[in-house]
Amino acid sequence: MERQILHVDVNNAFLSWTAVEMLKQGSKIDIRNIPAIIGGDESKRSGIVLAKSMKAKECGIKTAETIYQARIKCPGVQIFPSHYPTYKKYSEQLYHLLLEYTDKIERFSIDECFLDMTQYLMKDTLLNKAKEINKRVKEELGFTVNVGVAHNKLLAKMASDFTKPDRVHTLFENEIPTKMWPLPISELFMLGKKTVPKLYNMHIKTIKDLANSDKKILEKKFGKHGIQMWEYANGIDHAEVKYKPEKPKGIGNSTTLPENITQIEKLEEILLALVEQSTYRLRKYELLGTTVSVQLRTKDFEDSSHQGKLMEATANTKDIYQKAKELLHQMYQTPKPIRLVGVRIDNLIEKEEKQLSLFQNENSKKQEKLDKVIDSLKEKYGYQSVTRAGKLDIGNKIKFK
DNA sequence: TCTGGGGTCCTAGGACCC
DNA sequence: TCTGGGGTCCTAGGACCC
Repeated sequence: MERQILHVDVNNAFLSWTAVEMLKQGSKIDIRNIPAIIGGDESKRSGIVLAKSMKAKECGIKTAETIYQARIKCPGVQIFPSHYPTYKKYSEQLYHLLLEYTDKIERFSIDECFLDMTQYLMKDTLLNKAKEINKRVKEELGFTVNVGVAHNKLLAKMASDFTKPDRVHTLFENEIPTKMWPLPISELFMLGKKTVPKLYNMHIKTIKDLANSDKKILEKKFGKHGIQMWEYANGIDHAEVKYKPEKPKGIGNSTTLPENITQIEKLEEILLALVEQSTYRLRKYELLGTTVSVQLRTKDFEDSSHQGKLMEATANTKDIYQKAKELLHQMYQTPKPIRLVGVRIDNLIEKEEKQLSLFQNENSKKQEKLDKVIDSLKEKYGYQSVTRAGKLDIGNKIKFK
């Protein structure tokens, strides 16, 4: 049976949501109508553009470029800080409105959802539902969305990306040659800045070129990715709408340091703060991890990582920090200026799984109790209240979510 | 280059085993 | 020793997404 899929994409999400929030608080200006961006904090060396208004886009400002560059392109551009709780709030509002149409919703990111409408179309057409969603979100929530209408996720996502803002586009199989094939390959989902130049060298410039090229040759050159890009170019995608929230496969935190660090003692302090954040989230999910990895980025943007396995799965701050510290020392033999430190925990299992199969030793039980107490303090008084890295100057400058 | 942070998935190469 | 072949697991790094 043919599937009926919608992709709902909030237009300039972070900026629109900030605009709606400001208006609600009595602001006289709507930042959607002026050259404006949402940006990181330049003093913390995270000054990149996270979202832009249409007027800012007209100046040539692009997402992910530096605020410095944005200012050169558009000297009068207004810059607003990002505020995750606000985005979360509006994302929830959108999700709840969409739930009135189907419970088969995949939250692809904070501002994008896929809806599987296959079983929910009695009399109405998919297109009419899309138009209704588009209208209702604007009227009831105060921001606009693009809605892509298609028979699979890839085509729905491509459709929602066509022209913006506040539009509904269809991309059915018979429309592929006219609506999708003329586009440059850079527009195809999953083709990024590394692959596009390689395809250009093969004289593949449009999605049509890619669709008509030899699948075998693509496979030889790009492996699995080659097959996938050929299928996408031909509008083939069998992926399901994953509407059941999945537990994460890995949890990590990283931070760009306000200034480069060369002293390993200071790197250890940062690492501990990051481990605390990550294990706190791990425990909230009731997950345990076995693989710990540490990531470093030098001042010259050279990335490196090291990983190692723990004897048994855990979410204890102490055990994971111990491993992380060991890895840090392994990879930091000769001092060099470090710009970013990160930690990740992978190979996650359910806490219950381990409790059923093994009994814990006394020491790890004690650690677990300690972490529990700290976690409950964090819940009560906020994250910053109990951070062991707070002692150092540099530690105070790291931002916590 | 004044270049974020959180993810997922894939791959190449090495170790090890039979 | 003119040194197999396949499978699995692990690690480091890379590509991509929002």
